[in-house]
Amino acid sequence: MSVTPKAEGRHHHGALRRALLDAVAEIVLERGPEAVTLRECARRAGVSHSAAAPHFGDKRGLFTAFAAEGSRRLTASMEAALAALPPGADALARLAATGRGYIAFARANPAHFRLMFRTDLLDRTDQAWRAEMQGSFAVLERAMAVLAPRAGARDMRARLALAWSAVHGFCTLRAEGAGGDLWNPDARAAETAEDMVALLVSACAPSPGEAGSA
Amino acid sequence: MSVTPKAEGRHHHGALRRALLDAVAEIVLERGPEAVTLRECARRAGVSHSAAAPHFGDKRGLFTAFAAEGSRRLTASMEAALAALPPGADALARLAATGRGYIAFARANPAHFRLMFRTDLLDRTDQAWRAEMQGSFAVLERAMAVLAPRAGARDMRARLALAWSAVHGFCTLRAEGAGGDLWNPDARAAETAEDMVALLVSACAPSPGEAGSA
DNA sequence: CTCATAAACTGACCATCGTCAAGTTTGGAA
DNA sequence: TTCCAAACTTGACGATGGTCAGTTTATGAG
Repeated sequence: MSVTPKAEGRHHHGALRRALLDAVAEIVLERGPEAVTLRECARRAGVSHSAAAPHFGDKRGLFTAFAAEGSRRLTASMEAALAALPPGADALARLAATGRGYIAFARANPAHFRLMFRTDLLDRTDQAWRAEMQGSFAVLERAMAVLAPRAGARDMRARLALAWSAVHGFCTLRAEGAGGDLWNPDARAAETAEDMVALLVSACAPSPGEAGSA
Repeated sequence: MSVTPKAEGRHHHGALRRALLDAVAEIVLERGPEAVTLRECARRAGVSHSAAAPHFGDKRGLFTAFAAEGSRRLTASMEAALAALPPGADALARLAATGRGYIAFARANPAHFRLMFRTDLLDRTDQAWRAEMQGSFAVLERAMAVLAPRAGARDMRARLALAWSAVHGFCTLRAEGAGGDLWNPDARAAETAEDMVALLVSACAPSPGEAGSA
């Protein structure tokens, strides 16, 4: 619904790039990622089927740009959650906020989320995309680094894997509609996510052995 | 490489169903899920382009059958990990084994794993597929149920969500090649998975408050 | 205002895809 | 043997993605 078609009679669209990205999101929501078609995107934007080429190159380019936009929003969502924290929030609270930001992004942008990790649809060599992805990843790593500055590399990896995997898996299962009625009603999903992040944070906390540093 | 082409001259293939499913796996491994084509599968099986129809109906039918096979293998992998446990293994060990079985499946069958959760490619009304999925889910639920028989429904949901999400997310990120060098070398991936499951199990264990019941 | 150049977009082309509606072969039951 | 149902082939249809030459519009220099 959000895609802005070209004004009747005008030759230039004016914001075709944006309109095409919106069309991608729209189609993913309506009929799934598989149904996204260059021609259908063009149709919704009110332009001919090859109008996308100058902007994105080919279909892969369109998807990659869409995924890059997703990464940017993901980073912003996590950083917003961190910024909303009270000033003196500790490391555990920051980790939890990062996780909530991740989940909030996936919930608010299901189309982006479903597409951005389908690596077979993306041009992994695209520089803009790589930069955005690394930006998102850096936020995750920072959230973990601040938590356990003295942990060993291997333990650090395990905790990062657990945190990222749990949050990512939750969003994936939810976005793909797996999990059935486990988290279908929205209210229940939010509550489950909240509880899950709490459990998760306690699991990532420094184990009793290592002093509760920084 | 595993797909068996039709014998020269023969009209009947004899095992076309299996050959087509093998072709799907082969193509997913080589070029990703997006590259799977009915015609390409038929080509590899050495039959004509529409030979799949009697067996699977349409493309969606082929994918759904492939996903159902994946679910069956997933269930088997988890049950095998449980069966390999020493006789007196406790609830936590059973939970960890289920998780390891899940991860082992995804590692041994990356093509199945990547396809079976892409709900937009599947016929969700297919009865055989639904039955297999529920079978897999039942194993997960059983692993959690045995762990915290007295926990509240909400807490139970959170733990199931955490366990399933973490393991699933780990497999997804790994299968899609996200996570970069976090778990790329195989040895490191195995070790990370092992550590992660250990962390995860401790997070799902009954909290100190509730007695460590049977 | 006029005009030239760059960008945006159109329309037609080809190979490929999924599906359908015929035919043809095969294996097995009667 | 005869015959049928299932397995497979063939050929055709509309739709898709990628490409390219050509046309229209916007922009900026004079």
